[in-house]
Amino acid sequence: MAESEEGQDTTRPERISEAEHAVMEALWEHSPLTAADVAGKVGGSRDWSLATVKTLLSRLVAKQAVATEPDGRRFLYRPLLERADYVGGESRRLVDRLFGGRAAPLLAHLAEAEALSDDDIAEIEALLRELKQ
Amino acid sequence: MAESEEGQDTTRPERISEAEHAVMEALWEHSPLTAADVAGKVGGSRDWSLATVKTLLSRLVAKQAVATEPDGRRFLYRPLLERADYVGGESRRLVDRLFGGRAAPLLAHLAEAEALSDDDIAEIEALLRELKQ
DNA sequence: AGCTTCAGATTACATCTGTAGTCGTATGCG
DNA sequence: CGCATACGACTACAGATGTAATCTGAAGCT
Repeated sequence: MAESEEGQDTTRPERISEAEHAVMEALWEHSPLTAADVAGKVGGSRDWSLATVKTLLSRLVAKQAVATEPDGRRFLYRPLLERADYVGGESRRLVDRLFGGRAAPLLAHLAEAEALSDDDIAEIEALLRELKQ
Repeated sequence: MAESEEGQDTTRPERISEAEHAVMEALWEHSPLTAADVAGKVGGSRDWSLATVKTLLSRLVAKQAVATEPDGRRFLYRPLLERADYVGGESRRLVDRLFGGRAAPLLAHLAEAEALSDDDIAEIEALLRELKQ
């Protein structure tokens, strides 16, 4: 399944669905975890059966977003994809798709929608100060 | 198809897929348009057949994101969903899902990924100044 | 009046996603 | 040693999505 010739794996990271992302969050928070552990962690927000969580884990392994290591009769799962990379990718996609790649309009939108608290604003100011050095 | 009793339509706006969004962009840029017009406008970036565009338009009509008005033997399509609403919704979803609803971390991420140009930064500063009044 | 043509409506179909259930088997308990 | 279990693997299946092709009927051209 190599795409053309020898050389390192060029396979672009496959997209992770929303349900899969919830599983990733559990693993990012703490890893490695067993399937049952993951089910326990996401069980609160999502009402998934253990089977569902297992399916999602398998798909994530297939997508090479998660690695397994055997632990006796079962697997321990740990993220391969880093949260920062995922978050960065998703953010970029959105900004590209909706704001022509510019971050300012995004911020403007959030501001207009009153999605910015005073704390947010202060934080952003601090960030900008840092950026300007 | 009213969901329970009388009263205004409570139907939550159905989600618009990425392909459908491309069609919406064409209509937001200029409307009303015929299906052929839309195909012409998106034809550049996406390599879609006219049939595909028509399918997407139908789905958007079904989702009540687009309205039709007859124009002789054909339809003119115009957006019902406003771009600002769509963009706001998508942005909010992302911020909620990935940043706990806080905008500052999103900005931080974009900054870290060097997704902020100097212009962006200047613009954001201006925005913040405005917000603080 | 008939034929061509263009439009929307309907149908198609492979993938991806959400959400599980079932199978086969290694294992630990008694 | 045999049986109940707990796992991962495989199978299932409906709805969404991407991407079209075909059907049907109205309109216009000759």
